[in-house]
Parts: sequence; C-alpha cells; structure tokens
Amino acid sequence: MTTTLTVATWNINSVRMRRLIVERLLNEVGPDVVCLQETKCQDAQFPSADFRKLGYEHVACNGGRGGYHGVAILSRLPLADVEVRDFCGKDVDPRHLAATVTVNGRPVRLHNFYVPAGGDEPDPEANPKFRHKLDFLAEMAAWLPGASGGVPDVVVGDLNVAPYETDVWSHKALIDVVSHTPIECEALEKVRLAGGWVDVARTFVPIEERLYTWWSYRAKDWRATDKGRRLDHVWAHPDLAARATAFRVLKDARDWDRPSDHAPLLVTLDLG
DNA sequence: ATGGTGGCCGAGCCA
Repeated sequence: MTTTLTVATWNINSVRMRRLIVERLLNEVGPDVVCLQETKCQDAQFPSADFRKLGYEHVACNGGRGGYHGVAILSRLPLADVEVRDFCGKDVDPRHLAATVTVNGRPVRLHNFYVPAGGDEPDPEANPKFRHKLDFLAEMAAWLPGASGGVPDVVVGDLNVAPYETDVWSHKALIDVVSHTPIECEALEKVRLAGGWVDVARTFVPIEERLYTWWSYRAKDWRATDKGRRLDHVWAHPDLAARATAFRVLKDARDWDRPSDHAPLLVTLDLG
C-alpha cells in the first residue's frame, strides 16, 4: 500500500479550453489529487467524465455561474466533507473548495483557493477590486485557521500575491504593481502566520533563489525574458510540511499545447 | 512602448 500523497495545484485558465493539458498532467505525472483554479465552467458543464476515465473518479467543483473564476478538485482518492465558502458576503463567488483525503489512515484537509487578482491600481480607496482582494485576505486570516477542525491541512492555489523579493523577476520594478505591493505581501504573510502554515516551496527552494509559477501571455518569449512571478502556493501544517519529500514547479507545462499562463505545482507528502 | 495576449461570450470585462 502506498503511503505517499502527491497534490498538484494549477490555475488552468478555462478547464474546457485546456482539458487536454489537464489530461496530459494526469497521464504523464499522475498526482493523486489535482486542485484547479480559474476553471471558468459551471458545474453542469465540467468535464468530469473525461477525468473519471483516467482514474480520477472523485471530482468536486465550485463553478458558480461559469464565466469567471471557479475551482475544482480531481482525485484518485475519495473526497470527504466537501465544503465551499463564499467570501466577502458574496452569494456566488467560486473561489474556494475544501475536501478531505485519507492516506494510510491519516486524514489531510485540502483547501483550494483562487484569491481575487485585485485589478490594476493598488489603492483600496480608488479601486474596489483591490479593496476586495485585501478584504478576502483578511477574511482568510480570520476564518481559515479554524476551518479544518483539527485535521492537518494543506492550503493551495492561485493566491495572486508574490510575497518575497525573489518571488518576482524584479522587486524594484514590481514594488507598485498589484501582486507584489507591500500591503498585499504583508496581508498574505498574515494569513499564513495566522494558521502557522509552512510555505513548502520555500523549504525546497531557498529564498535566495528566484522561483516563479506564472509568466504573462504578453511576453514575446516568456522563457528567455523570464519575467515571472510566484503567484501560486502550497502551504502545509507543520506536521505535514515535515513529511514533504518532493516539491517542484512543472515549468515545462507552460510550453504545452495552448498553455495556461500558470505552471502546475507538485508536492509529495510521505504519510507512512 | 500605457501596448502586449487570452478566455469568457458574442461587447466589454477580467486576468
């Protein structure tokens, strides 16, 4: 019996447009669980059957009205206690989905997030989208630490903030650009510290080393110019972080056919 | 260089 759990997180930028590269991840990498963001797909239209055929029999999705945002979890393992939370008092705001998987008798609570991008102007007074982003992060900090009911948890997703200097191609150039402004970086750090989660990526890739998960579609040659940002994250309860045996950003997927602008992240936990 | 690209849905919004 295997005692490892491999979790992927990937902002897919429309699951219907990019179903084939999701299938490529399932076939070629084969994580146990895949957390998707920006599915842009109502639940009734979600291509669950295609993923089930590949062995991902357990599918949970939160697609809202379809056009915007949306999160989903594909899993080879049963998903228990599936939960959705609408943040910031919005009726339909499909940005969160939680579920529990159990490996070797050990339950792990997964929280899959798509944090609001925040628009262009980093001023909460002038820009309601930035206000929403800060409010969302504040609500995460207040709610998330108590949300897993004592089950060790993993928080993943497109958190839309690159918190450290080496999480962006130029700290100086991006200091006033939404995703890397000090107020957001501090807000994200507050969320992480509120629950005591470990930034798993940074336990594998030292803080001195640049690490990105997103490269703009607008770059002429994304790999050569390498103007990336680390917007996607894997956080883990310290007991789980201590069991993390592998982590990587699957940068090659940024060059797959009709790619997402985000690369998948993969973490493996040894629950033996 | 205040553009550039891409997906929603079928114009303008969102990222």
